[in-house]
Amino acid sequence: MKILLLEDDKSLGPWLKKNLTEMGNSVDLFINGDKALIASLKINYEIMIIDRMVPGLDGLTIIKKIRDNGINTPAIFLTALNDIENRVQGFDAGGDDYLSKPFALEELVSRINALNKRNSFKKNQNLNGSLKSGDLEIDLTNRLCFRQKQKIDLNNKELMLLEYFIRFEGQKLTKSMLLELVWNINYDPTTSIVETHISRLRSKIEKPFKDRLIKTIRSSGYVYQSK
Amino acid sequence: MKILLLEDDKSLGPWLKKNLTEMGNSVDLFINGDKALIASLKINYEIMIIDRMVPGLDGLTIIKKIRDNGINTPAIFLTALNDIENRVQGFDAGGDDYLSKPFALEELVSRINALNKRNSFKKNQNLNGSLKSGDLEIDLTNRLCFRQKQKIDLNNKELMLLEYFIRFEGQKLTKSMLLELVWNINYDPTTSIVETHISRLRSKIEKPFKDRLIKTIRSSGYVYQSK
DNA sequence: ATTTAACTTTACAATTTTGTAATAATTAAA
DNA sequence: TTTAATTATTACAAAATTGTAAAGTTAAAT
Repeated sequence: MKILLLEDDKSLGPWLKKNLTEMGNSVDLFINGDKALIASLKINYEIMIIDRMVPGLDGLTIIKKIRDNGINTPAIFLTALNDIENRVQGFDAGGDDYLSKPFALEELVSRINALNKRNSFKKNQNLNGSLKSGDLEIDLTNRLCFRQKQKIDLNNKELMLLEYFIRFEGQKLTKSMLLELVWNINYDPTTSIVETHISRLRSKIEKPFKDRLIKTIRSSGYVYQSK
Repeated sequence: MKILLLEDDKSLGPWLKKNLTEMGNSVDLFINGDKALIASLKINYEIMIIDRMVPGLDGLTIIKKIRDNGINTPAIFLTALNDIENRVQGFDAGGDDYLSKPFALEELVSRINALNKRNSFKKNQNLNGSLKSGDLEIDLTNRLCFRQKQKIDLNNKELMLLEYFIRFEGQKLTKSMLLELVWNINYDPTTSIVETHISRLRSKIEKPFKDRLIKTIRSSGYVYQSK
């Protein structure tokens, strides 16, 4: 990855360059704003790491000028300043992220990864996110459900029901448990709300596939068992 | 924890008893169905682990009789049978969970924990589930949001927006990123949908607290920064 | 200071979600 | 086999969600 690094600190600059290079990047280090500006217009960097305070043109001005030239390379500001006002200034000028010194190299790297490719943020989604069971898959982050790769539209209650069934696959879930889990209702023997929603869920995840995933345990509850 | 264990296998029974006892439980081992039945009616067990096939009364019959006596102690069936039909029979009889031999002790223990206290399932919820940032907390599993311990009702879009803001705290999220993340729309320069929903989100998480968490980056996007 | 562009908020209507209640179907028990 | 209990499905109305568009603000640029 081609990185522009603008950092005048005699110690930090070379250290960063060394580390980022070792990670397989190509790093051009500048200690002077004007030079960095010129380079940024000539070379197609993939990411720019810019100290907010440098001799010559300061980081803020540089990024502004770069943006004025139609260059949208993602930029991370390094700065000792941490207060909100300055951060907003930085963002306003066209920075995409902000890192206060001192910082861990790891953090910088993860920010670089996050910014790179403009779409890497898509990847972060599945950090938390998906449950699989048989041919069923639910993406909790985006609240999507698939069976045999086909997308199935579930509303919130249906998705929650299914989520619990999958989490407790093979275990019986009583109606009161479901009532508590999905509806946060402690106990209500009169309502038939669970049955209704089970029916709706079944009509979407079972009916089109002509089979049964949710078994009824009479006068007790339900068990989910994947195919 | 007081456990009734019905298992006639000369090797498995004592081994289970030994292990469960070592974990701090009090285990009564029975190798005969009738004895187990009588004991279950006299002693208040917290959990019953029952082999489906034992001499005398079989596990299925036993659990039925126990339930007929109004005892709801959670029961786990141990069995060599694994097919669905038999599982359903077991659940029907009043079993709460089902474990096929051979099984790992760990699995049994986790099932015990899951069944015990009838409410332990509540704990499993937060396996996947909560994001904190400053005085804000969201529980992804139950889709709840709190600020300063106060519950805030957010609808789905608002919650997703906030979720991404928290995940990318301190980083700028452009409108197109949000459009893609929350709405799965690739690009649409005409819509003002992001602004509208940001406004609604702000009215709920900022207005009542008279401060600002989401900063606007003019002609670009927004940055979330927790207090 | 004025103008313009960008953002915020509000109003509104279409759509979707959701719970209740009624009816149909199924299962178990007598 | 008949009856009673339980579950499944459907219909319906209230409520909530959601996107658009218009009006109101704010901020930047000329």
